Amino acid sequence: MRILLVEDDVVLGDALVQSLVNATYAVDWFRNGKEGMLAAQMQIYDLVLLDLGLPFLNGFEFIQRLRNGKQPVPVIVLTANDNPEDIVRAFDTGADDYLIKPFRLPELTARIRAQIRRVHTHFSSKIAIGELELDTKERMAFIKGEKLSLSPREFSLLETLSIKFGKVVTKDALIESLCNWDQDIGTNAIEVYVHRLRKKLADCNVTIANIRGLGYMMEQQTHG
Amino acid sequence: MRILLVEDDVVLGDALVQSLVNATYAVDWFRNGKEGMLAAQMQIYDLVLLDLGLPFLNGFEFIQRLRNGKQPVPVIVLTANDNPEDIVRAFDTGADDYLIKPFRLPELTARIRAQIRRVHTHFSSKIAIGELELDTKERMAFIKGEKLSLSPREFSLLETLSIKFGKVVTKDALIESLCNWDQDIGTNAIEVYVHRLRKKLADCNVTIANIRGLGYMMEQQTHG
DNA sequence: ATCTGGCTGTAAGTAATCTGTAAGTCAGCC
DNA sequence: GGCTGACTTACAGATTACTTACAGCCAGAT
Repeated sequence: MRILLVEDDVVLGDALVQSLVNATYAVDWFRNGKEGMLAAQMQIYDLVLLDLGLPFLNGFEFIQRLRNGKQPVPVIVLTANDNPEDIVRAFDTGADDYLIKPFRLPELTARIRAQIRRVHTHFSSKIAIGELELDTKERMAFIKGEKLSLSPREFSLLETLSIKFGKVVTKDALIESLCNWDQDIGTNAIEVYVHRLRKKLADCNVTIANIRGLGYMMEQQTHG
Repeated sequence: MRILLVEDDVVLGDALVQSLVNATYAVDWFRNGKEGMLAAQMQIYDLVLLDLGLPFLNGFEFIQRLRNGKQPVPVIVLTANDNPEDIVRAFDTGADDYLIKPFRLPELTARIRAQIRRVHTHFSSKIAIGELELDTKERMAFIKGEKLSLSPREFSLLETLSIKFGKVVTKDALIESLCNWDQDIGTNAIEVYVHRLRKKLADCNVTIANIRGLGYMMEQQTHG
């Protein structure tokens, strides 16, 4: 875990670095906003600890620039000023948390842990096969980044084939993955859907191959 | 945005519900941990406001169970107790923020905004999508800088869709983010509001796409 | 109290899309 | 050729979304 500390007070900064290193964080300490911003742009940090009253580039501007650069890194603001308006402003600018000096170290580390934990708890569910991309959570498909318009059934079928990429899936298996237990559709329905999918996958290096008598298999076309 | 409030103090609870509803949040209030946990397990809240000293199931246990259930919903802890150890313990159990009673309402709402924003976008209280701008704090919308006249419900819907820009939001999710527990509106109401919003967004490069069978998604029109 | 106007949700009709079947055609294989 | 399984097209019923009209409600004004 790497932390960017931007704090002009030498005494506090020194103490913080020592404590954080002690808590097994990697810390980069800068004494003004300009240098800190440069660092933030060069290096990916897991967290930013930011003093609001900085020389050259104040805390609010710092957060704003960071967010303008679409950096979602969590920011904890440190301030001697307990003016509620400052705090509200810091939050609205994009800060994630704040601490009023003087603060206790365990509280700081607890808040750092809370912030870092939060960032690391979200994950996506995307499948990429050649030029084809699936987002199974959003239930959307893309070819070379362009959105593909699919009906629910079409997506489900594509999803099943993608998950078993390179393996044969029988029609019966496809029927089961599409339908509820009580429903009963003919194998012809699958053939129809495969046909519809193939049309839509025409501009893409992914194809649905038929294995006669067995089922279907998704393949990636090696160019040539 | 839907908030779960777990607070046994009737006076404070009542005041909070009123203030939060006033700030256009949908609020469900429970007076003890058990009922609150039951509600939380339905998994539909954007935020939990939690009193630490609760009957039947105290605040720490509450958070722990919530996290054991893998619920990443942000939790703001309310406590009369400013014992730092309690605060640290709350953070370590999985709380995201805390407020010591008595607190100022603007600070609470600022922190709520910060938490909700963080989970959904990580960015500031102003959202810009193409020619559309939202100020979630002032609850105003602009197209190319010109103010858009929206009803509260319309704004809430637009906000939810904007925060989840590029992602599909189901009708049920939209209903839940708009309505209180006891209320119950049909999915058709959502369709009607989407229709109204689309009309008002006509002169703007932002559209609300329907994903049949799933829900709605906000998109930005790339001209051409 | 009464009126007014905006907001909210329902109802009902219309439009669009999806879905599975049927029926015909095609391709491979004996 | 004749058989089988796969491909293709067209279609009708079902599902889902869109649109419009309207009635109840509330807040503010008269």
